[in-house]
Amino acid sequence: MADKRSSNLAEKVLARLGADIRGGRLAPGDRLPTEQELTSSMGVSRTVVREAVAALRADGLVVTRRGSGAYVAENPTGPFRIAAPPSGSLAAVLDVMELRLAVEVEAAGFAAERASRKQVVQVRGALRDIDRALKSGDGAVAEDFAFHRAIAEATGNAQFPRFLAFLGSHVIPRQSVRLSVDTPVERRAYLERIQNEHHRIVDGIVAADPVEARRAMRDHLTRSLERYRKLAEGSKP
Amino acid sequence: MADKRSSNLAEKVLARLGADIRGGRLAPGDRLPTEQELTSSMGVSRTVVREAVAALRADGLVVTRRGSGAYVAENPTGPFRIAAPPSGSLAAVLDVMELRLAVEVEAAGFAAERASRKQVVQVRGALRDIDRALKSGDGAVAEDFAFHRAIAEATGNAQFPRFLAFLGSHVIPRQSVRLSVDTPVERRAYLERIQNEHHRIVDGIVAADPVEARRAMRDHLTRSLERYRKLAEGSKP
DNA sequence: CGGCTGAAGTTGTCAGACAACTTTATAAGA
DNA sequence: TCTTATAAAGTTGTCTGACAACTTCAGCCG
Repeated sequence: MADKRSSNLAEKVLARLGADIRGGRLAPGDRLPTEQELTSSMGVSRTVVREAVAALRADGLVVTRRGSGAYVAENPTGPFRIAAPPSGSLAAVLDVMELRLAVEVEAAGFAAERASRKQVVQVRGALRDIDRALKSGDGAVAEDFAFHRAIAEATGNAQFPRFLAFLGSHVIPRQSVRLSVDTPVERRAYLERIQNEHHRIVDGIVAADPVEARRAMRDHLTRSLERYRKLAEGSKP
Repeated sequence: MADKRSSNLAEKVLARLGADIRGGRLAPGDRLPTEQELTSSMGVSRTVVREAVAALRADGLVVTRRGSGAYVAENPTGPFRIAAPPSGSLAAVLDVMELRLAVEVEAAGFAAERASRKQVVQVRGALRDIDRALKSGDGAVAEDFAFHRAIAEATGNAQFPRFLAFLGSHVIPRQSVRLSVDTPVERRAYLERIQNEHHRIVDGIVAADPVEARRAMRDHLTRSLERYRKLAEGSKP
């Protein structure tokens, strides 16, 4: 329960206060103990206490008012984090990929429903960029990512590209692994099939057909997911 | 660009370093300037610098190694945040609700695909809890939330309930507003229709029919979204 | 060439002090 | 008595100096 592992006293104080807040012992609006009280009750210096409070403030869990005190935020819900890779690696990545699938499928649907002309142009341009990169030889992971982002932006809802960028940074590093295991000829066929799926997604968006756009995106990402799942099973049965 | 508004010197340093990292001027793995360098270059005390670095560490942007220095994290993507309500209130909430819709629709699908027997029992139990709460008179917002969470947990993917809980804390406060504007009789009809939608979702999950589960969930949330959208337009045209 | 030692550099922690601001208590005035 | 001004105490923000713990690297010794 008490997670006070070794180095960094500030983390101990941080863990303690964070637990008090999340556990409800400190309700929203409540005032935290003063820095002096914390220094004496936890046996640390004021520097340590202040660093812990600074971290809490960075997470939006508390707000401080000079001359008055530090108070628990009205909505003490920390930001959304995803555990670092070394946790449950393979299975964890699959979980994140499923979350990404959910958001991208609906993004394709919203894009088909209400993308502006300019946004559609952007999506088509991104698709052409992939085509070009493929013809010029090497993989197009950057272009692929830009394509998906263009669709997210075509929803007109800024949260979609924002969240996708966030998820991408937690998934991308390993999807490059997958490509390198295939033989050159298999890889070529794989990339072409992927691109066909991309075209189908764009067709759905251009036709303003949300059902088709969603289905195409779901097929696209499900296939990617299945491939990764197979790879995960193969390395740990 | 330079966002160094008044109080809190630590925030100035924080903004500066954060911008340097996100802007690429400090690449992953790079070592940050030493605390001494920062104190002299920014004209602040070491206390301030340390608080700023503590905040960066809390966000996972840097890691510090005692005796060596502070380094930019390999994946310097901060956590996912959602701006506080007072920003673009109405439209912003709609954006978040759409994100929630995306995740919940797919969650219903995954739940239908692979929910364990125990998880299905939980979902049905949550549905019954809403029924009971409705019969006993007053609204069932807590039970409604528990129902949606049960579905998210039935996916077997912990990220779904986690992310939903995160989003919920940013949307919930205002959906209670909507209920209070209706007249008692309208409210009754509204709640019953909602509950019918809930039943349809559960039917899809129990029948292990992902397509139907998704469609039911999408209809359910789209209706809620449309209602809110109308309310938003009515108060600002 | 390899390993050891020591010095320099850096972060972690402590202590004390003052400034800036808020809150509360006190006193003065109407 | 109530209101207002003033003073006092309390709290966070910032600065300064110091030492401990650890890392890194150069130089020395074998």
